[in-house]
Amino acid sequence: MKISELAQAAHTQSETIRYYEREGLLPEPARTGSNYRNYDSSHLTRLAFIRHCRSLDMTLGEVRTLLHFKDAPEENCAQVNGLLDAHVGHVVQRIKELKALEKELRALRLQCASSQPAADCGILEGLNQAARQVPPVSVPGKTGHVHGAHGGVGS
Amino acid sequence: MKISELAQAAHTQSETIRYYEREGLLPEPARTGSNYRNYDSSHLTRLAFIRHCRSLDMTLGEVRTLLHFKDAPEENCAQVNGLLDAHVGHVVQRIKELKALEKELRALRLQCASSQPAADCGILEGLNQAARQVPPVSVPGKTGHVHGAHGGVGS
DNA sequence: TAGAAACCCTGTAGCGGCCTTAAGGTCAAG
DNA sequence: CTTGACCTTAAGGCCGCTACAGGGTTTCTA
Repeated sequence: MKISELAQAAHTQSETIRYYEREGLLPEPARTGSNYRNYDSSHLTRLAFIRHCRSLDMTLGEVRTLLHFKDAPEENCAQVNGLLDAHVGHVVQRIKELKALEKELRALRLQCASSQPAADCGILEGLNQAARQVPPVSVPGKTGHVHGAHGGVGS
Repeated sequence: MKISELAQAAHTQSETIRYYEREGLLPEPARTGSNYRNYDSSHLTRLAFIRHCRSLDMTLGEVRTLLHFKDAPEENCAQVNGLLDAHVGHVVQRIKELKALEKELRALRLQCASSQPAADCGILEGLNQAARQVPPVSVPGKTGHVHGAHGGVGS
């Protein structure tokens, strides 16, 4: 099958597939006489595995580790367990952060109910005040690897 | 004050400060005879505002919008309200996604309790199975702008 | 059978929000 | 007068793609 067929089967863009190949996550497929990539079902299996891991918000590094164990089934899988535990930890941590964030944002939002000159806007004022207690002000998502509020990876 | 002092006061790296200046978020400060940046308290105020917004996981684009209203206090602040509403929406959405994720990851984790050859690892097997139902498999965090599990911005 | 549209290829650059490095200038202390 | 801590600019790296440029191939249609 050619790349667009694989792309369709795995709900992935062709460019992403080529990217995974460059990154060594997908093996290089055979080529046709006209130098087109020619995939078989094993590629689809592997690509589906990768995409599923990505849908679980794992990094490509984590996926790489998992693929390694799939490629070396005789090795002990303890590291797989550890990886998953760590990943769950990241997700839980991120949820905590975002909940705190939501609370603060909602409180802020209540400070300006109406349209009015920005000079009187309770939100801007609230941000100003909060900023004045300068300390820690750490930006969320620093510890784990789970992203903040802005866009993950793409479907 | 010189850049390292401002950096310390605002718990920000000097490079980040220069970056904000390049991005037009912080005005260019005066320079000393030896071409060092020379900040005053207004820079600290503004930088603290930016960092606080960042700690609320806003993008620099969103921060830019808020700064615009601070700089033009006579304009109507309705857009500020809208921005905040949208941002809260992103955060809520992301929390939902991450909770679903956590559930799936925990279920997966239960499938391999012990150390054993990877060939028998229930986690890898589970990932395989799940990947076989190829469809949608959309990657989280696509709709909003709140990141996934992996690292936000840095404190 | 020709020509257009739709695919494929490689390579490069861009996104956000910094962080790091390199190569150099400046300044205070010993 | 040297050491080391700071400052400067410019460029490149990070992640996970995405998009584009500039070509070649294949397939559909007239």
